[in-house]
Amino acid sequence: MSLALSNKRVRDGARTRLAIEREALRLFAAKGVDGASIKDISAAVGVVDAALYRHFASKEEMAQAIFAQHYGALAQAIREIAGRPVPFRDKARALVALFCRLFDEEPDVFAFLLLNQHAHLRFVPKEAEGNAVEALRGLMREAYRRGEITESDADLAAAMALGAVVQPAVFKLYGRLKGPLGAHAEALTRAALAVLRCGGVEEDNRPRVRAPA
Amino acid sequence: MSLALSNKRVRDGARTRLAIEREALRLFAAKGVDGASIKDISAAVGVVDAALYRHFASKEEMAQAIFAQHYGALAQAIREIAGRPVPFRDKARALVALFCRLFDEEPDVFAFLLLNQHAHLRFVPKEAEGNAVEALRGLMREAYRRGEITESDADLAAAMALGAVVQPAVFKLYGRLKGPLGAHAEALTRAALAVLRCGGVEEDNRPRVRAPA
DNA sequence: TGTACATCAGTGAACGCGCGTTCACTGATGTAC
DNA sequence: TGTACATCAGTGAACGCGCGTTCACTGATGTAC
Repeated sequence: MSLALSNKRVRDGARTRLAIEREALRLFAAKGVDGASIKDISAAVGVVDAALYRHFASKEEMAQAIFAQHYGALAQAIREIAGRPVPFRDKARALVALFCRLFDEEPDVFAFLLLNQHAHLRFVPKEAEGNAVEALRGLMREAYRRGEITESDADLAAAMALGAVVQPAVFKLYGRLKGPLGAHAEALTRAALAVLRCGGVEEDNRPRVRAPA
Repeated sequence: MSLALSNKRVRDGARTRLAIEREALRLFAAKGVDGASIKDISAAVGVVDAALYRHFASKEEMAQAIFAQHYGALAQAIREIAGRPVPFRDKARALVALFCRLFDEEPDVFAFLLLNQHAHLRFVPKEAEGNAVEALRGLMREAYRRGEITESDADLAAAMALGAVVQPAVFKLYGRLKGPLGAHAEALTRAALAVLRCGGVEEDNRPRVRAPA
């Protein structure tokens, strides 16, 4: 009967693959790649475990594909912002906004990228293409060259600014901070700029006089 | 023969336990708790796998004991600094120095605590006793109350400052930063204070005037 | 000092379990003529 | 439009492996008398 076809679309390969990617991401984020088994994932999708191998060659390949997909998208978004013809301060604000949006709208993606960065990052090219951290570092170097920030060590600068923004997200992930991360976007931007010693930040951009003796 | 006793001290329980803790820490830091097997650890120690159960009830208990030991020591060191009768800025400098020393002298301890904070932190009390992050947070709140820092949200402040210091260490762990972390102690302290909007930091501690219209 | 016994810290073999993966299979869907 | 065949996406059973853990055992060390 054709009715069965309309209320239950069976054997739609593309749809199944998307479901696998979605459930695997969720479980990997919650329990880690090692902690989430092939059986966990297939059960969440609603197929038998062996069916996953119709879509991925191995569990490792699956994790890597999902990582590359989201990490690549993030890197591209960062590079898009980095390429804008605006002052560094505006780029920083946009980056923080991007980051908050990612976190608030797709916490699983964030958690997965965060937890698995070390396991998978050796497979992504060190060059700026596709590498989010490298893109950030390039941004810092450029800003320093233009005199927009004062922190001279680009690697150190990238690490400190990144940490000031990422760590609050980690705290939120573990219930230490309330509300959406976006609610703190201003404070985070201010912190990142302060770390980089980017002049003219917020209300602090007033001229100074020598301290009286 | 008594000679055998002198050049190979066998069956010294306390010594074996220390060796287990040392090798387990090293392997847990390098491969993660899941990634390092009981066989890996026992082989590194030089005993058979079953011998580990003479010293720990289970692998999980072993990981937890090692975590608690080092995390507790860190928390106590933080509380000692927090209790000093000095300005916040000096405490911050001491904390960064403590952190750099830990990282440079015992990278395994740092990596292990960092990687396993989420897995084990739910077993440590939320109160400041023994909880390093909670101790940091209390320190922030106190500094804000005294007007030493301007960032009002203690949780957010702790997260941002912690991140600005920890992330460079993570970068160093993965080869992104060269030299000892202690070489960056000044920059890290400056960053942490800047994030917290702690007045009187470095060359920025000059009085301000209103911007001209 | 010598003897009897308890305890400690190791061994080696075995266990059950869950894991990722393979395989022959089935039946639905797509394609060529 | 109907038929023949290839491909795709699923099933269910089985696999080998490494894992944490248990157990009976052994022999060295510590203790009581």
